[in-house]
Amino acid sequence: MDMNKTDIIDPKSKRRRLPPDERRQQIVDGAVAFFAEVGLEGKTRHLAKRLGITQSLLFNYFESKESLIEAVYAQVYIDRLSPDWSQRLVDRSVPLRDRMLAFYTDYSKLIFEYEWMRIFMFSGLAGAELNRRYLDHMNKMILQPLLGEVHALSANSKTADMEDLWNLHGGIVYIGIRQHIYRMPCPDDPSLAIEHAVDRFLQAFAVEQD
Amino acid sequence: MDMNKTDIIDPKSKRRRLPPDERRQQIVDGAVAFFAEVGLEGKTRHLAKRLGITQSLLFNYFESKESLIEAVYAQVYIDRLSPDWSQRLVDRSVPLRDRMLAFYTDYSKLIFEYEWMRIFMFSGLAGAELNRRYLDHMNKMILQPLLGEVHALSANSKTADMEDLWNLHGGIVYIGIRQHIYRMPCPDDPSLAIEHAVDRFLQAFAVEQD
DNA sequence: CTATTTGTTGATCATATGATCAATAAGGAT
DNA sequence: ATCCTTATTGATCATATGATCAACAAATAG
Repeated sequence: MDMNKTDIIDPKSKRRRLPPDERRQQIVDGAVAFFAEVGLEGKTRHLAKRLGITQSLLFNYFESKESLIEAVYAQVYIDRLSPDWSQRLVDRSVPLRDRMLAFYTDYSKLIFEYEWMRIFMFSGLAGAELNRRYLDHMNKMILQPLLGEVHALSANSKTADMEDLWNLHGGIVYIGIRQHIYRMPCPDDPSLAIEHAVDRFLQAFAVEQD
Repeated sequence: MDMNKTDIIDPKSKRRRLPPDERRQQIVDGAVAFFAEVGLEGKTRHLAKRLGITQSLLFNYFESKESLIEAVYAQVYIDRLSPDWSQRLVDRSVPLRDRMLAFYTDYSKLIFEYEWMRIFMFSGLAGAELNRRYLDHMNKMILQPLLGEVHALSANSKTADMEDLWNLHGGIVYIGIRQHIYRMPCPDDPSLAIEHAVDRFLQAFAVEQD
């Protein structure tokens, strides 16, 4: 087996000099994992040690700790909301139950990630505007259209309001909270619990036409 | 109007020398509000300034910041779970719906407090055992008995499991999370939303006998 | 009024923190 | 092999942090 010199990574040697883009990405990745674990008040020296670099190097790629955290937000939250979710939710050629299950299957895969859930909670507690922007977006792009779809199938006198939808949503989100914030034992696969929650909701408010 | 010298409280003067018990309680109260707002990594000097005392005085009443936080936990969480909740939940002389509404009305009044909710989340993220102990207790004393009651009224083939109960529970708790963690607009009175959530749950799983 | 007790302060310590910058050395070009 | 660019480091700064303790002063007793 022939190995190129550059293939050999000696952990003891100071393996330095990465291409800037690569190093920057390595830092962001490490920062996501680090801040998710210890919180946004985690110290730059600890992050640097975990990355195997010096603390001062961090400030070569980010002008402040705050801007590093911005990069973390960007990595974890920006452009991870599928733009076609709102469209697929209102596609009445598909049964509403299927649409809702498809959405929450996708969405829960995203938000039940350790990093997503914990950084979202840390930043929420810190009062970052990120969270309210994100949830406003959710409200406008997901829950509002969804409410319209539920109303379109309402048979009984009982009619769902936004608070009922937040209740459905919160019950599902809470699975991730139990798992990643409180570290409680949770079902390996949450899809069954999600399915039941959606069915209970639809049983109360909507009746499929066919 | 004759005023005793001791009745006059001059805010500018260093009004010192409180009875130890009183001072200690003042510090704990201030610490609860302070840590709920800024998190458990809030600095002792800031807390002291807010209380109008010196930072060193804190360490006269608590041997470390950690022990002060323990006192905060004690103040907010210990002995605030009514011991008769589990009993009243299994009192079958009362309709299950009424029992559940009574419980969640009481319980939500507790956990929807700003301090309760935020400190619980901060400590959960910090990995404090407080949270898991608390939720284990909730599971054993509330949700498990409640599951038994639901089963006793199960008519259909569908039978609730613990995950369904956590879903109900989480959907309700999430109201407080939206309000105090994400600072979103929420209904002034959550009792209606709670009522609907409980009714949806019971509609799916339990039929009252009478 | 004086003395005693003790709740409270201000100065201080050792360490930790975000940030800066000149000096260094890795890796490609010549 | 030698030079040159620049990614990386190590020393350093100013400030902040939890914690300690001798000195101070407010309330009470004699």
